[in-house]
Amino acid sequence: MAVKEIPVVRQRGVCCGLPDVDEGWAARTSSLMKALADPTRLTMVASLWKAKTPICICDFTAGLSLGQPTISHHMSKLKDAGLVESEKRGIWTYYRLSAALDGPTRQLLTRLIA
Amino acid sequence: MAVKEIPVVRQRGVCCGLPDVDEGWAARTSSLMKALADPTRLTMVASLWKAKTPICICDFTAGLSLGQPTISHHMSKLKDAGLVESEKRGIWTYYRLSAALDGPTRQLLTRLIA
DNA sequence: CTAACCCATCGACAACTATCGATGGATTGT
DNA sequence: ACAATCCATCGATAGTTGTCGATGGGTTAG
Repeated sequence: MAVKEIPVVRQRGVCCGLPDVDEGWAARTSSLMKALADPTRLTMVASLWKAKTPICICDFTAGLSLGQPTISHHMSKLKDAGLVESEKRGIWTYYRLSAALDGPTRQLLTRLIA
Repeated sequence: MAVKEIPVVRQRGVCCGLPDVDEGWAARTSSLMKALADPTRLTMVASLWKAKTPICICDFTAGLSLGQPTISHHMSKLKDAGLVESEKRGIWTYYRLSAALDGPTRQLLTRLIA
């Protein structure tokens, strides 16, 4: 992690190149970050991560101090991001971390939550 | 990572508890995610990460197709999040990844970028 | 000194987001 | 059949955010 020195002199009006950063990677990754960029959603993901068992959305509605539509809305975003999946059981809807989470994402969550 | 089964039956109107998730952690972590939840900022961080050397902001202005105020604005956000720090050299301002990045954040970036 | 360049900040605007209340479909206990 | 419960969706609203153009301060080459 040794940081190199700043280039000595430079010419005014002339700019250097940047390291290549894949545009697709930036788009995909920022989408994932967006999904996690909210305390409520982070709490949901962490709960599911820790519980290791599906959780009824009514438990989130009861546990987090937010209205039911808001909870549902946040869960939808996590679902759209592919982070969670749902299953209906009678009148209850259970959510769990998506089984198809790819390795990098899983490792990311490990670093994030553990 | 074995996922347990869904609890058998539950009583209507009764909700269970959630795993404990620290509120401070959620707030801090979601702030970090917010800082990274934009393709431009992610590209900036990845560039600095890969370059291992400070980069003049004029190079970002030239390399990313956005106006100079916008580039400056994004860099400010990264600075506010504690991810980068700056140094002035003549008329140029150089940015680098913050030297004081804590371990978890550094590992997170490793997972994210590498 | 003057002109050219770099860059942070300000004000404005459009786009997005988090939240809520209301509604209605689905399921189930009585 | 009826009432109660769960939950997704809709519409509305306030707040946040990404982007731009304009401005002005700082620095340096000529």
